[in-house]
Amino acid sequence: MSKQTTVPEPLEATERPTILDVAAACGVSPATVSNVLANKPYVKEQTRLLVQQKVAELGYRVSRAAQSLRTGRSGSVGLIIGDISNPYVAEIVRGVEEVLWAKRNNLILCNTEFYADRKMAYAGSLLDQHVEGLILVSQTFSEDEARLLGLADVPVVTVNRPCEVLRADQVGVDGAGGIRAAVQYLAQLGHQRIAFVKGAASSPSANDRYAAYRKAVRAHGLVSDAALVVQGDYTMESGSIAARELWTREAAPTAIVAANDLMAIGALGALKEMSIDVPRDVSVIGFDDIFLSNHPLVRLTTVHYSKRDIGLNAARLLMRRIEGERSDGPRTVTLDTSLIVRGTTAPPHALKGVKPLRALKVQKTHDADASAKTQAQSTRAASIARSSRRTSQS
Amino acid sequence: MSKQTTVPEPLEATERPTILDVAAACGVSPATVSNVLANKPYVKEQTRLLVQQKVAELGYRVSRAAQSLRTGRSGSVGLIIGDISNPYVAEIVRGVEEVLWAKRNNLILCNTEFYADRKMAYAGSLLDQHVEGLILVSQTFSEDEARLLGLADVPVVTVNRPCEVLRADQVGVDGAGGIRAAVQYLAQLGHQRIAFVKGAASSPSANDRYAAYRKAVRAHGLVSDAALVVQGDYTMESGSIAARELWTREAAPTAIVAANDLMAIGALGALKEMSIDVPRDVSVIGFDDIFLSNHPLVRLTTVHYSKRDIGLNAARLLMRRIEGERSDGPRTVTLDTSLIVRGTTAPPHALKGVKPLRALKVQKTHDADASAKTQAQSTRAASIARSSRRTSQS
DNA sequence: TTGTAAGCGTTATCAT
DNA sequence: ATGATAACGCTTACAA
Repeated sequence: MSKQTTVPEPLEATERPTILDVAAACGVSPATVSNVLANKPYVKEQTRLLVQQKVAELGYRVSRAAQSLRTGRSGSVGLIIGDISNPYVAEIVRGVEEVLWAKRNNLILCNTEFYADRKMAYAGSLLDQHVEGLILVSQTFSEDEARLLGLADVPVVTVNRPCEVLRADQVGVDGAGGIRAAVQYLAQLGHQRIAFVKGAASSPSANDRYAAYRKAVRAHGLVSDAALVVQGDYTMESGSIAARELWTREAAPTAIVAANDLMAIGALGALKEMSIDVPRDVSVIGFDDIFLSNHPLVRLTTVHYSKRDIGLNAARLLMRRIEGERSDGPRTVTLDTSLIVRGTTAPPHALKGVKPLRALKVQKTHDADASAKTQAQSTRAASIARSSRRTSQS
Repeated sequence: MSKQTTVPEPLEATERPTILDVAAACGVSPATVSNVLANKPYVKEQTRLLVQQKVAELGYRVSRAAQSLRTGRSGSVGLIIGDISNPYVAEIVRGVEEVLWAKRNNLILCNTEFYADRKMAYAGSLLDQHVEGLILVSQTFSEDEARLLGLADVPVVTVNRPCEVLRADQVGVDGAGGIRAAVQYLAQLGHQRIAFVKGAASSPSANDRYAAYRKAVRAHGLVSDAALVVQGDYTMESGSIAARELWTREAAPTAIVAANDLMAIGALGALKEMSIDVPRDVSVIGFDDIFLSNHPLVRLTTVHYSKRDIGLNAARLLMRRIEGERSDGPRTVTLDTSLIVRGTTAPPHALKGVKPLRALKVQKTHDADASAKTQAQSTRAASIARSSRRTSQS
């Protein structure tokens, strides 16, 4: 607990040496220094050593600006996202960062708050910087936007949303499959009245999931009733409102499927406040398996997939394009999902006797197929990932 | 649901025009184009218009690399963090991004996973890029590291951790005050045996908070017992283990203060699994007020402060340095905390009759003092923030 | 108000 | 195996 009393001397701020300074110090040409730095094989060992020593001695650092200007490559990738503080997104960012780091590329983070003008401004700035590629999370470019930016020659990968204009590669999650599994599981438990809380109206993924719900309800011969469907917007708040709304209507559901965990958890909160017991009175299933859902206090049954893998795949797809891969069309990676059964699901009240089927895993995870494996480039990141996915090519 | 059948034409990929192309197209010199782009006041209106039109027409974009090389300024800031997927950190990042966006600076995100070598590699790369400044979250540079990098002339701001070597500005939260308030509140409720779950051993903030706990226990004449203290590491898991550990010991506590919410919530989970009722059998208080803590299923009493404000302040401090502000010493911004009483605290079992004091807010938020207000630069960001803080100057 | 020209620090080409 | 030189695209004195 003793306090440091001597103020440490601030480090000296000195002029930054250039490659010419290093060359001069070594008595060689700048080209040679450059060759050493670039690990060119034909440099004499002795020269290499000398240069390396002087580099360290002088504290020389390349100027990326000059390097970039000369080579036309920036070594940076832009990541445009709507809301970085969404924990779901943070995981994706982490995955992206992981593979960029492996390739020593920089990640320029652009948080748009979902404003189109901010998205455009950022995209423009990224283009100014000659970013090697762009990853868009839950966002796209319209044709006009793409034209305005003139971003025809920069590879783009989108997450959770297509971008036909740019023929961008795309990674997403099999939302329909996940919802299907959720409904199927509830049907097997004996539920007939299964409600659905829709995601944000503007989101394609929300539509996919809703369509899958409808289809599954029909397939299993369950109650199909407009009063069982309520519009949410992917926020916890909206899930809470949705649950209250449902108990306002004629006949309450015996189960709720929400288009994401946040809404499911919001619903859980509202149900608790209404003293409706989960899973005794009603079962709840979410989608995403966010961190929170696994907590002992929550234990939400949900559709799981790896957020990190989404980031990993998006970045890998992008790196492949950056590294010059050509293909006839955009690639699409769709991550599989699996249903994780936790504590918020049980047979409906009336059927108390039926056994709960706890062990069931509807859509099981399987390994990447051979083609995906062959195509994967980033070995470091690949060895860390345990991504399960299907790769298709249009 | 009809599928789009016509594949849209991919946009044409064209050579990127330079400022010379624009100049030629306009019949003016490149200098003039540059002047227009830089909004120099003395350009003839007609010329300005012409140039702007041609710029749009050709889809010209400046080359940041060239610009950077020429001016020596990159317009980017590096953010070095340990774990982006930590929701607590994501909020900070959002705050930082907010003010950088306002100043049209880029944010280069570096996720170190808390590896020193990764931190160093990233810092080096950032320096290569001539970043205008660095923000370190929960990390520092040792003297050796700073020397090795030669980062004497780049402004650095640290979050949650000092960096004496570089005389870096610093922003943090008043951990001691928060813990003091928590213990005081519990004492007022009548608790005598208050346990403490420590944060990561290597973290200075963990030490601060523990010291504050000890001091407060003494000040209020509460039970001071080594058996009431258990080491955690800021993870939820460790909080869960800590709770179990506590109920392994001779006499259980009637309250637990954890050095962060994650551990408090982990403890909540373990307590639930042990069928120990909160707050009837034991009260729990956390620190951070993360998103999760406010959920109806959790309702954790906790020490609150604005994560976003931390980011906002860090970025503002940095921008001030970048804009050339000199001062005798490093600045420190310490955010105040407030105790948020929710559902996990109550008088100890024995004292059931005592009224719960729900309304008490121990450390109330007060407005920024005059000096802080005057010093604040970023008006846009400032208007958004409702940060309460103290600014000191050493 | 506009044009000329130098130079920022690299790397790539071509000689040697 | 190394060196000389040009060029990358821009900004900024300074000249006109």
